[in-house]
Amino acid sequence: MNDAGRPTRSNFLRDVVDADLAAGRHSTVVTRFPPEPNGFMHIGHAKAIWVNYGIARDYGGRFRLRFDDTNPETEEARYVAAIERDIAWLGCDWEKPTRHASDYFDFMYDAAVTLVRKGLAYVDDQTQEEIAAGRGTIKEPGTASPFRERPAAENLDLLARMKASEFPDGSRVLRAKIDMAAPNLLLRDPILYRIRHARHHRTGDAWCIYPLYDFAHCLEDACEGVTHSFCSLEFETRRALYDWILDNALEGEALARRPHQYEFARLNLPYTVMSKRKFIRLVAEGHVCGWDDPRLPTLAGLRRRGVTPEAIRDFCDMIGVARSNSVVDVGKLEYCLREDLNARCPRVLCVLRPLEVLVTTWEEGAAEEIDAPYWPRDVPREGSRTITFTRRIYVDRDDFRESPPKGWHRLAPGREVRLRHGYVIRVDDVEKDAAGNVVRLLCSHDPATRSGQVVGRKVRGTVHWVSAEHSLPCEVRLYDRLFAVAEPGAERDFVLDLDPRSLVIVESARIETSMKDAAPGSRYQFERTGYFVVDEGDSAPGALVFNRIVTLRDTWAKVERKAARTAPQRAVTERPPTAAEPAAPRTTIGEDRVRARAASAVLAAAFGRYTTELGISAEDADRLTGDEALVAFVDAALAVHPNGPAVAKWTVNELLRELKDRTASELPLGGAAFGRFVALAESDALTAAAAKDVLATMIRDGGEAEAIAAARGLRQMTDEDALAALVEDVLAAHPDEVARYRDGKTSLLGFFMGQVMKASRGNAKPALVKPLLAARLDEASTP
RNA sequence: UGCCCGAUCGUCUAAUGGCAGGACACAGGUUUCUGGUACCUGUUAUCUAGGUUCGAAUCCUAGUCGGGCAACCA
Repeated sequence: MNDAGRPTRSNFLRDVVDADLAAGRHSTVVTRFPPEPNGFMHIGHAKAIWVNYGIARDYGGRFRLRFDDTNPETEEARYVAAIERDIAWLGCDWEKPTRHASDYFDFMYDAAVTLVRKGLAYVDDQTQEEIAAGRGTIKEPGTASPFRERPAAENLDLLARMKASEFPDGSRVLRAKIDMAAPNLLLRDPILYRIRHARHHRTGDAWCIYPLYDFAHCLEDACEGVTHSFCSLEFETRRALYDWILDNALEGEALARRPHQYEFARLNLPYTVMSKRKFIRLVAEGHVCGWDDPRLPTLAGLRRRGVTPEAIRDFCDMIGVARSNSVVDVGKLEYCLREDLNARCPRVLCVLRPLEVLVTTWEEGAAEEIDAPYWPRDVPREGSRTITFTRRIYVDRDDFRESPPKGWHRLAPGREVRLRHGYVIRVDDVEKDAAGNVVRLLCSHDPATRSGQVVGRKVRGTVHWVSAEHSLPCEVRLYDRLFAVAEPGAERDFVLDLDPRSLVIVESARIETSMKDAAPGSRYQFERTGYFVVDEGDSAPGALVFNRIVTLRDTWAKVERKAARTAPQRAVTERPPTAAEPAAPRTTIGEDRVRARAASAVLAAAFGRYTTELGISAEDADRLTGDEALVAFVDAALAVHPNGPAVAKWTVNELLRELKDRTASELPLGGAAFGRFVALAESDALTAAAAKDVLATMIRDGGEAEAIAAARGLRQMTDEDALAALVEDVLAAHPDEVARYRDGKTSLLGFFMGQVMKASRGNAKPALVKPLLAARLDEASTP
């Protein structure tokens, strides 16, 4: 359960943890959040922090904060403090002390020495350009550095001298010796260390060589006993390197308990940007007022906007964790916000755009104090303040319409409306200036309608207001989405997509006097308007400044928008009818295998033999003749059981998935055993389900099909009476489902089939069970 | 285009061969001194085509679409 009462949802990362714990690979969970101290946290980081923190918390493990400070040129101590503050604000308490990658520089250096000693790393004297050129391209393999075969002793010496500051920046690097032809470019001898005579914010001048991310990060994790290293999807291709470094630099217990990396999709939001680089530009060019501008999705900006950490956390729970790229609707964040704010914000009255109302029936100079509760009936909290009713008051201009539309419940000539916590008034007259603008409403009030009294008649609308004399001027900043388009920068420079209306400053708002000493950072609901926070930067006593956190849901605005849309000139977006294409017959012959057959007489011959002599379809034959190991395997099976289509079917559908990472010759079962399996599977002695079960065992442990089936008691049940009894048992055990089935939920048939199959331990002959089941289920449904 | 990854309501996400579920959004309604809140009801989805299976979102094959990867950044 999270703090909004939403149950914590499972996700694939938690599945991994469950499996690791169950298998004893780890006895506890250690996670970490590893920011680089060169920028500010944003809501995307919040998701990552919450994922790491949440898993550690829920499994009784540890969560740590580690600064990945391996690049002295871009990192600064000031970011460290800001990041710590943001994470603490979010409510993710990390195990102290805070860690730093720079604490492990010695350990990393030792690991590098280990690799050099093993002949797995070398010092390269090439220039940056030469190294880049030698890396090759996605199409062509790289070429080896002339220094690649340097003897270990020489590498050791050079590495030590690099560390000892004997060489200038960029003159040499330490490279892993992996594979210059690797399809994953990151494995083409990646750089481990570079020379950089720069002052580090923590280690000062102690080092002049600094490790690179791929080398450092996994070692940091290992060093700290991290069990699960969660990161975002863009690090996916780096996992191979993560594994290579640890597998080669670690040994013994440390290797056995080493961390593993798992990637999940980062958070994307529409109508905003989420990158350090873009934030910097927005700030530098003055499009926003700093890293904490309330329109920015930085945690600092969100905080200043008045967004609560509770809402962010709830949001993170709501969106879940998965591996597919996604863009989350901002409405979800707003929902979480409103839910949180509704329960915690006292209600006050504030008029954004004042329109004067003269209550002509109210005595000049008279002032009535009204005790107004801070909370609506449905928020169970206590407290109230005093507001004052006078002859001159203000209402919001938006609440008056000279010619109101259908369904309007607010002020209009001749209309009655309730003033929140006050009286019912009627608009008697409207005063305008020379230009025809409405400047004042003349209203009369009904003294019998004071708040709390029962009113005889129905008044549809309630409107907020403040007394002209007993109210304070204030500034209200109305924030909206920063960008006008969902994907800024998709079609042009992203700053051109900024929405000029993202901030509207209302300078002449008026708020009730009880708010005189409202504390910076405190949040209120301005009734009927939205949630607001007293700005922590600019608000001062006597000069109150409020930021709009989020509007209230506004169903009336929705009605009006819809009315506008159904106006005659409405644009209809019609798509050209997509012509139903005739199902074009497609060949499903794999190109790779076509090429393989062209290059191998053995494969080509097998293909011919399978299709002409053995009656195997061209498609299946294609799949069987992609590599020689598989052909040898299939031939061995066919020698035992010369039923081509059957062998092909079982091979294609059940064996192929096992051959994605290995060849047929590496399987624990041989072709002959497989042939005997197919013979058994086709003999009617086993159900298909039982046969698959047997095969799964053989693929895992080897063995003989007959023996495995016998040991498990697998033998197809075809006795109708026995099956009928099984059906009866299942129906009796699931009366609710039976009722629902008879009620029309026929998709439950699969459920019942599953239950019968389970009860028979996979032995019931499905073709017999199904009619039995259907008959029993249907007979009573039509009595 | 080499390698890797992904595709389920409008959006996010469950279902690990057996009832396609939840949330947000949307639509309608009830309650209401906030057109707020709360509550009720409803609409809507397995990328395509073949195959395996009693049964496929899930397994196999081919394709389509989307994303990532070639810094001495992280």
